[in-house]
Amino acid sequence: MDDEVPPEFELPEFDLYGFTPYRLAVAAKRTSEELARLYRARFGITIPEWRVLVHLAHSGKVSVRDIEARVAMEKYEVSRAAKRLRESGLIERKENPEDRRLVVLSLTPKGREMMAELLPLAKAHQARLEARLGEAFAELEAGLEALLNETK
Amino acid sequence: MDDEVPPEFELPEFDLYGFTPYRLAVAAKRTSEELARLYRARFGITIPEWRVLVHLAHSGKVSVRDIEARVAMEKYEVSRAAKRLRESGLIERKENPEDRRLVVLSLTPKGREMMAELLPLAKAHQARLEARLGEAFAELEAGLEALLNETK
DNA sequence: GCGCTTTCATTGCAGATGCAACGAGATCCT
DNA sequence: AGGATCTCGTTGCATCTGCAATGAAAGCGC
Repeated sequence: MDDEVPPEFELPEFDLYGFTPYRLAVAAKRTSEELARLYRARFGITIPEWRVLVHLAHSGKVSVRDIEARVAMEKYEVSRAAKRLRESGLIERKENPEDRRLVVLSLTPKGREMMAELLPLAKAHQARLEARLGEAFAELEAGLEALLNETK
Repeated sequence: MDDEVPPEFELPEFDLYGFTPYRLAVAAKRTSEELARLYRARFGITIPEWRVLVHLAHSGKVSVRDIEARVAMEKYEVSRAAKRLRESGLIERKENPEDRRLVVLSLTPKGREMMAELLPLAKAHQARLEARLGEAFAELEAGLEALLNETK
């Protein structure tokens, strides 16, 4: 008679370390944290704020909506990041006269100054990462490219 | 005279979409969200809870400390996830008689039952992801492997 | 054996986050 | 024109999160 089999037998093997969503989450957390420390320690900004700033540095004058669509943030995240950045004097907000629902966000001179210092550091970080990964870097990027296109 | 140069000139080009930490964050968010919907809709659990459950399914009886070390969570995350899982009747907690600071977490029959249903779904999800990415999947994994070893 | 330090798990608190609702303004439709 | 609908940005609220502090137990040194 073989009833009372230990229930362990019913569970399939599953290796969390080989589970791609898990691996991605860990990888993202590690690289982001490294960077977040830099941003915060040196400039007192968070990652959502960083994303908004980068987009403004690149695109000049934009609305919350523009940023939302382009930097993978929800509009309320953009809105709150922008609020903090305004309070710090790094960006300013005007009203768009052509469509008064829209805001026009742009860097202040102070914000521009900070980005002039921060962007080279971010570039250096990217270069270090590429150097550290060597050959594997190109593979990682190719894989990410496929994944990002696929899940878009 | 060339003072009053527009300040735009001072900012280096920077492409957020080519910035690896950003790409990783977006990729992780997308894949996790896909999965989180499954977990939540079907079983009412969150990702931290899922991680704890997987570890318990794999390792039998373990402490918070064990889990913390192995599934990239802080101990308070584990502790709170375990609390919710206990309240749902999916895991149980005993005291370790050999070291009474330690807890012994394990799946209840109900939890075991749920995992017997959930693990195959997770495997299927992984298989789908591999299929969708095709060639690029191996590259992604090779790149992640290097990154995870490098930043460990 | 007895204080001192370390380890383990939990939790209070403050700040962050996500959802849904809101108000203001634009657009559409007849 | 003007009511219904849609878009944009913000915010109230409940929940979640991360940090640091706590309490309980073990280990360590003398």
